[in-house]
Amino acid sequence: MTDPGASQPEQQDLLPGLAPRPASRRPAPVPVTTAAVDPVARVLVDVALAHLDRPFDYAVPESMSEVAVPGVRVKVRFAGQEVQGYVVARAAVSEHTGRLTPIRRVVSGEPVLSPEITALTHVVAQRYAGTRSDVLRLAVPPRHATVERAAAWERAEPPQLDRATLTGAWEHHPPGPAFVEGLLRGDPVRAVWSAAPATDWPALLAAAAAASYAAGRGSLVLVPDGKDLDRVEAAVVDLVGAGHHVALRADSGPSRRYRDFLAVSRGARRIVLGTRSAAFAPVHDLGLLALWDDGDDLHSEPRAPYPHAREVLLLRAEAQSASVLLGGFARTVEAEYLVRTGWARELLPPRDLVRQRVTVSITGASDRDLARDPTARSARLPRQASELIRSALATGPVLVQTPRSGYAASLACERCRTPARCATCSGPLRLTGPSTPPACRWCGTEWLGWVCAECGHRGLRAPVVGDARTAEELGRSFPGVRVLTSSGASVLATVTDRSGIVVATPGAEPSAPDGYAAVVLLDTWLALGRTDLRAQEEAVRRWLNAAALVRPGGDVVAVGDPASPALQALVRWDPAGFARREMAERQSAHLPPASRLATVTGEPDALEQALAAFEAPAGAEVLGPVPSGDEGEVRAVIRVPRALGPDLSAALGDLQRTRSSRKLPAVRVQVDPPSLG
DNA sequence: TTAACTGGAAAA
DNA sequence: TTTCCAGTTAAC
Repeated sequence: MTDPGASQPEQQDLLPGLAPRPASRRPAPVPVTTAAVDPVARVLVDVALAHLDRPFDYAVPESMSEVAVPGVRVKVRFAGQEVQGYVVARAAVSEHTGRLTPIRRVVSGEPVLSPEITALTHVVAQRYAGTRSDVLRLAVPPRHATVERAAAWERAEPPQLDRATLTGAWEHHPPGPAFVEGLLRGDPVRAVWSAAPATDWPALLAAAAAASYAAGRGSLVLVPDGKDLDRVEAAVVDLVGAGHHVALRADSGPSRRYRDFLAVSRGARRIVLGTRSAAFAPVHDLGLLALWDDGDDLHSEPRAPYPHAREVLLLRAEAQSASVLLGGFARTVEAEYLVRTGWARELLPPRDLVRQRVTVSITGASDRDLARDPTARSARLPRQASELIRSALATGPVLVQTPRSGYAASLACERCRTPARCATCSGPLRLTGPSTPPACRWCGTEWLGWVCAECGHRGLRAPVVGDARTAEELGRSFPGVRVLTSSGASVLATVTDRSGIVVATPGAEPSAPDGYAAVVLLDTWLALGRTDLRAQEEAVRRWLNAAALVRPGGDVVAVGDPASPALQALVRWDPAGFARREMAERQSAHLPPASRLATVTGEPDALEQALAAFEAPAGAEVLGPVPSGDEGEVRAVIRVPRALGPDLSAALGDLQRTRSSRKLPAVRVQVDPPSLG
């Protein structure tokens, strides 16, 4: 066939009514000599469509044969367009029956996608019913050519490290020293670690990473945010010196980000620290995967397919027989599950050490107090708490944790502070104007004659909380004392021993060099009043994290209801017991981790159609659909017993592939949604 | 983005 | 029945 455009350009241009086409023609296809050895490249193309989520074969021109190795970025023509892709393998023959299109261009010889990460992106995509191209976007940073050309490192080798120092760091968390010995031998060991209050946890993470490093293995340590990352980085430098690690920061610019990535992917740095996106870092000779505070929702990736860093690490550990360390002051039900099934062992401080480190008490009204004095609970800062603050200030800074402002725009009973709920749908009540009756946020029902279901009181109050308001109140109560705040956009990383009162919202607590003289937890009832599935677990996690910042021997006071199981877990400092209790409750309610949940969200018609076509695994329950948070969208929840989790993921993956290939309107699938708000 | 394919209509 | 063309589909 001749190309009509090429053979008769003048004629075409002379046709009336046709715009003259530019003189430059598409060059006639130049026949390429394909590579003598392994002329086929399997390429993962960067295409978002679920049914195209597999490698496609391309011909390797002889001229590219040397550089088109697994892991390199290439440009290929796919369905007529030029798309980005990664070579994942070379082969002698192709399964494909048609002609193979040659690779257009090898972008660079840098193999940025290692075989381990290729495999990982596959299992993560499967697990979350997403596409590899989405996961690859999370795993490999954009290229920066200048950096790639200039970057060069000597491969760092572990210095001599003192075994006693490494195991000694763990002596308070038995059998921590044995765990570290395992790392030093290079054995795959797995632990769930519940840190004692006032533990210098970055130092322990550093010791674990260093032990793995000393065994010639790489380690990956993930923390929730940049503030924690700074602390762990400092601890690593302290222990092994500079030049052995990289800290992969979410806020690094493109060049810094790519440079740090290359230091890891080239194997020059094998202690890798980072936040959630570093879960995919191609650490060489991977020995240890560690994660701090796995309950923090910052570990949950907000971009599709929404993987959780903990699950990515667990999948990685399975594939590569690496060691695992899940640590925190609190314990998630997921971590508890790993202990329960024997997959991981517990590293726990002995009870007497905990008692020595911290004394937690609760102040606030018991039911008996309330019977005597119904206003007792409305005192925001009870006498016991303010006395503690006063006496502690003499010896050091005092941390006051207060719920985020805006956290409780809804109303509560004026007397007992039980959150006010709609009697029709249990939604939270709010005020929309100064003269309107309280109305339900969810269903809009107005409640003119509201009566508290708990105590029968008729008055409502808007709970006044928030760090600014708290700081103001404390400033009045303690004239002459410095009051700092750390929250939202202005988070303090550290404070000094002379900082006075430090008011912070959960997650924004600054660390104090020698710990806080006292920690006060305000408005604990608010966190417990939330409707979320994980409200209790999350509340306990936040309190433990704040309380853990106390100096050894310090006092913690929580203002709240002493009968609350969550506060009792705090008083006993028993994250493991609380996790066991939560797990039992979840089990009976068929909630994770005993069950595996997924949500499917979309336009009502699309969702209905999707659910009708969905081939659910036997034993699956489909709940809903109900209106979702997004305007006009609805959401269904699908639930299966945990053992059927992989079947559920596979079925949802099939659903997405089918819908994509039939060009049906998209529905969003989320496996293990972090919350069901 | 585009080559291959499909089906329906015009031409023979 | 063949040819042509526009719209659709798959995608190496």
